[in-house]
Amino acid sequence: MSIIQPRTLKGFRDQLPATMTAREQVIETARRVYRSFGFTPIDTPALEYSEILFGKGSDETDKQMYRFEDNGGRDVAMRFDLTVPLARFIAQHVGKLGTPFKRYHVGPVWRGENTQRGRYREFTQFDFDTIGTESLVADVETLVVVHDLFAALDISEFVVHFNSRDLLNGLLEKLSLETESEAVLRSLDKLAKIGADGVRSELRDGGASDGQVDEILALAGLGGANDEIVASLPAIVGDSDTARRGIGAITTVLEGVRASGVIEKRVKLDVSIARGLAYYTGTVFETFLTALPDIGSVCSGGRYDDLASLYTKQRLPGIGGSLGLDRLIAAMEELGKIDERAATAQVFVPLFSSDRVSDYLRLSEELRSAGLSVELYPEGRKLGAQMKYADRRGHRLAVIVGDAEWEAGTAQIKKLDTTESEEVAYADVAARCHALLGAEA
RNA sequence: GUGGCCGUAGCUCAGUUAGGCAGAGCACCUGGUUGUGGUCCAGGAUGUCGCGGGUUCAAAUCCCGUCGGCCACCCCA
Repeated sequence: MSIIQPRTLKGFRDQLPATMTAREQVIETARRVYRSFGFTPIDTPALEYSEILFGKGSDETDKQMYRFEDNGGRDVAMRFDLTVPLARFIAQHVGKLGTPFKRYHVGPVWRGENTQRGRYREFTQFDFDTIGTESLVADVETLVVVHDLFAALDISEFVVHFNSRDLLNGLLEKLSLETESEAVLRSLDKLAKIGADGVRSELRDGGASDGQVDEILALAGLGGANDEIVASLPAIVGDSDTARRGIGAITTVLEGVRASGVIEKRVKLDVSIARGLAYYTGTVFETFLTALPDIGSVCSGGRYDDLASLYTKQRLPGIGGSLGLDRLIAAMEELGKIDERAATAQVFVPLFSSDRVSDYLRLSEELRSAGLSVELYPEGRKLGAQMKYADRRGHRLAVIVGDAEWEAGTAQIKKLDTTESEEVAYADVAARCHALLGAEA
């Protein structure tokens, strides 16, 4: 009989303890931050009717969608993000929930695209969104959430780049290029990569005049402090309603972010941030890690005021963000922020003598009842080998009880990061472990 | 989806140009006397060379296919 080769699909991965532990910690931190703003948890199915998802993201997401016929002949698809299912969810349940509605949602999503570092076919997003208000306070809060999130994750160097789609739309109106917005966005997006001249020739090939190109590049080339950029905007984007709305939104968001006490350099107005999924309407943002710019955005989002209108007549504008868990973990791995040792229990109990198994089981459970995490070695191997195991695993304390200690009613507590050990009364073990762990931390 | 590079021990890789017994470092296991890890010393085990086929007396090496990874385009978390 031949064995089946164990393997995983392209873009689908197993998670080992080290990364899974980091993943759980990131999720825990994000959950705490989201909750601190009043977001509440929801969940939705991985599979939806295709009509719910199809045509909602972009041509690209349509192409990448995992879509098939289920056993009952239904045309179904796996979600490619958590925002479109949210729009369906809110249209279906808004009566019960009321607005504004703030929710967070963590789960896997699927896109059948080509893989690369930090880019998988199955990946996890951790979203937060505010539905049912057009108030720019929600836009401000969204950016502040992102800021607090990365601060809480202890990732010191990050910048949230934000923009309003209305800026570029306003300019395009002024230039009568509204119909070319997709193509212009695409070229602009490459500015950093191919330079102003590259963008110029692309736009020219697309039929834009030199004058039009000059104005587009003038907007895209804006740099410097946030306030300087804002000051030069009116002259470039014109004073159409759209342009004025964009400038107004940006001004309000910047003021709000500042009022929230967020450091200026963490939130950067970046007029080249304009892409993202087709459903975005106003504010858009992407978050980059300064140390790893080419891993791409680790947290993006924006305002989508018309998305729910596909499923309901009720007006349900929304704004939110999406934390890319897999990308973030990949970045943390590269930055050496994954602690392999975090995966083990604090206390190690060697199984000193095999004929006292029950005693060790009881000891371990007593320590757990006292709030410690405890790993009991399952075999009565020689003590040296057991200690070596504990050392490799990174337990912080070993509670060693041999025949002599059992008889004396004592236990030895050994700190594994040094070689110090101390003898304590059996009854005091848990308390002493807590004290030692607390002192170290 | 298109194009390029890559896949050898648990890990990082050498060996592929020019076919000729599958290697190194780290990790692992045992020992350095009876109950104590990280250092040191001695010894040891380890491979469907991603998978399938072809060429050849002989394939890790050459050819074809396939799966997976990385990079670029594209797109994005």
